[in-house]
Amino acid sequence: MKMSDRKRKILQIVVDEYINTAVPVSSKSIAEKHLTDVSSATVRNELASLEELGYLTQFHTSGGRVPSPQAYRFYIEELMEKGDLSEQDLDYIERSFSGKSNDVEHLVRSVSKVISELTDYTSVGIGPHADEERIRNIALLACGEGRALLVIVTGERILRDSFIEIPDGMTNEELENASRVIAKLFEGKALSEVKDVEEEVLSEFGQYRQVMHEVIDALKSYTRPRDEDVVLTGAEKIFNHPEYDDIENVKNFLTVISSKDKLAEIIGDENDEIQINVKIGSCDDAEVPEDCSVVTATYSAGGKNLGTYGVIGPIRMDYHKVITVLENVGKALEGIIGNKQNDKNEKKDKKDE
Amino acid sequence: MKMSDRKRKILQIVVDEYINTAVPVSSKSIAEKHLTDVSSATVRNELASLEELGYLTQFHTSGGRVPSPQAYRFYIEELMEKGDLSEQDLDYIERSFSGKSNDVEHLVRSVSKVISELTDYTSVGIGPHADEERIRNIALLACGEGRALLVIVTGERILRDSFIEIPDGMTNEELENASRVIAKLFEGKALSEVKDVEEEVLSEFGQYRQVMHEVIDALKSYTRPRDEDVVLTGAEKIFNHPEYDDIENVKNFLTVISSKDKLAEIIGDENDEIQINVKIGSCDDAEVPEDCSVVTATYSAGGKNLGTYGVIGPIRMDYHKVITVLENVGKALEGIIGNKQNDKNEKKDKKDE
DNA sequence: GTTAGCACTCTCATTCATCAAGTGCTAACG
DNA sequence: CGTTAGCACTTGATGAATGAGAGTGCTAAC
Repeated sequence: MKMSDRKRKILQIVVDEYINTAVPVSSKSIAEKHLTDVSSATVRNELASLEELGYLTQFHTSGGRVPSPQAYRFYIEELMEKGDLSEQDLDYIERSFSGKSNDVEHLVRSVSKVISELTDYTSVGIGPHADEERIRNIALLACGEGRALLVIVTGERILRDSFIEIPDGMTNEELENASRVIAKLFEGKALSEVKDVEEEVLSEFGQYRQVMHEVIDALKSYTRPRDEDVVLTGAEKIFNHPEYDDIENVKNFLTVISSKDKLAEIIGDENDEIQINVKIGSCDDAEVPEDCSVVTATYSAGGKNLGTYGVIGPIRMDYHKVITVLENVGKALEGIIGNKQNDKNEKKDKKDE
Repeated sequence: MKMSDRKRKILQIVVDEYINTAVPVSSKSIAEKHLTDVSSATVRNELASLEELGYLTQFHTSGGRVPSPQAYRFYIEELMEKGDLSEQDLDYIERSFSGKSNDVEHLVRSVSKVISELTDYTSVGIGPHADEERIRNIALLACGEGRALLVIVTGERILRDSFIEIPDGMTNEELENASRVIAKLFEGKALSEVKDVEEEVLSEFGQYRQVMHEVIDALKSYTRPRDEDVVLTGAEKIFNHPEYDDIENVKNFLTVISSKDKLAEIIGDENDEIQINVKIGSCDDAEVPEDCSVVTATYSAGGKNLGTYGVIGPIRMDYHKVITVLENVGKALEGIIGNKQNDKNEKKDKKDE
């Protein structure tokens, strides 16, 4: 059965209406409010047909219709009316990123916060994978008996750090030397390349082989995302949506978002080629819990990855708003990070003259 | 009216029973299960009297009695039966801390996790205040155009970090020099002392006054606790307790724990002299939400503060279990940290010989 | 001081009737 | 053949009535 224009129109009305009101929509309301040229009986026929096509379901015979996941997908791809954010929202984005925030952790937090505030959904963010970042500087700093702090700075203004046990009797000078040697060895390398040079590097080190071993282990550990990299904002926002008047749903939701691991899986597992990605529970992705939708975007600016962000919420989600917010945040980030880089390049150019 | 022994006994039974079952307890059940030598009518008289004294309340006339906040407090201070954790739980604590974990952030996380797992309540932890920690090492590391990473290592194996803008044209060598000078200036100082020497230090710096200014600002900022310092574990645990079958309570709870600021206030605001602190909502502390109890402990080992940890949950909380867990975690930490320090001192002593 | 007995109160689950909403179907219409 | 009016049917939601069960408070007797 083909999808007539009228069917499309009606489907769009149903989805729009349901997203706005959370109430199953009836043939009568459609005929009265949106399709005044036909009767409710006609609409009823169309609805029955859309139901047969798998786009609509009803909880019970006298309860109006509700979009199926398939309908949401179709809606997002073909039906949704485009339209930008309000001036107010755009302003808010602008103001939020114009400020200081000079390292990735803060950036991740503020991006996540902005998304949550504007969409009114719970937002998740995960910073950029460190895998492909190149090491800019690396140092071992003395910090009391038997221990040194390993600091790694990468091109992406990311830094990670951890403690390394050092042998007794290693002096501060020796440590500084080791630090310098290590810096030389790894500068310019991507974290993902560390394992390739592992053998080679270790063989060069006699005396402090053990220290080197720890350094390499630490470096390798940074290629895996850690709990701390996943930020969650606005968990309480779910109570603004009536599906979470039901305790079971809240329980489900809270259990999922309590595990940073699970969140990372849900968020992180997206296709790089698609800028904005929508996963609808029980339909697109096993990780996403039933009754939940997850919309994510992976940002980059100046060719650099800035992490993946998104919202998690009920399937009846305001996809238009969410997607528009994600798009605009992306643009804003690109603008800001882009400009900063340009500034820098200009300065550099000036210097080079 | 004085509190007879029998009243105490009955009150203890009511609180114990209610904590275990979450069901208001009746005179009949007390007489049958615990006080077989008297009749329910006698118990009833005692209950009425305890109610008059403010220890018990009832939701409705035929609903049995429930302890008041005042009763819980009395229970904790005088009635609660002492008794240690099971072998199994002690083992779990042992195993959890015997491992690697070599910096504060990991420690905070694992302590919080252990507490949440063993008590079955949501746990909050906040790392030690940096105020009084002495700076061990401080360094500025180059990391791309116009920016340097400020790394601070304190005696408490804590480290904090942030980025500093540096002037154009400052070379790596200059940076290393500045780094060394700064390290000399601040080594051994407590973070809380930084503001005292601010003027003096700034006046010594001509050329790189601006850099120094940023360094000092950063140092000062570490005396305030940051969102990242507050960790939350086991939020989903509340669903194991029937008071959170009610959506309103969940909403309340989730809203509170979503704000790290609020959490920090609730947790952090305790009296240093008391090792274990119990706050019962709407009775002890304005910060603690109505219907919630918060039990916290501030740990230290070898004279050093290790942070404040606790659980947040319903007023009908298993105080005995919670307090015992907190005590044992404290002991375990003291044991481990203490030993490590001893090891080190021994090594040092040997070297000195 | 303790107890048995009983009336009283309140909750909870069940039943029943009613109402409103919305559909599906059928028959009629243009 | 698409559209429509009309109507029977289904279902959930609401509220009143009811009875059972639990627990208390009070009184009078021990």
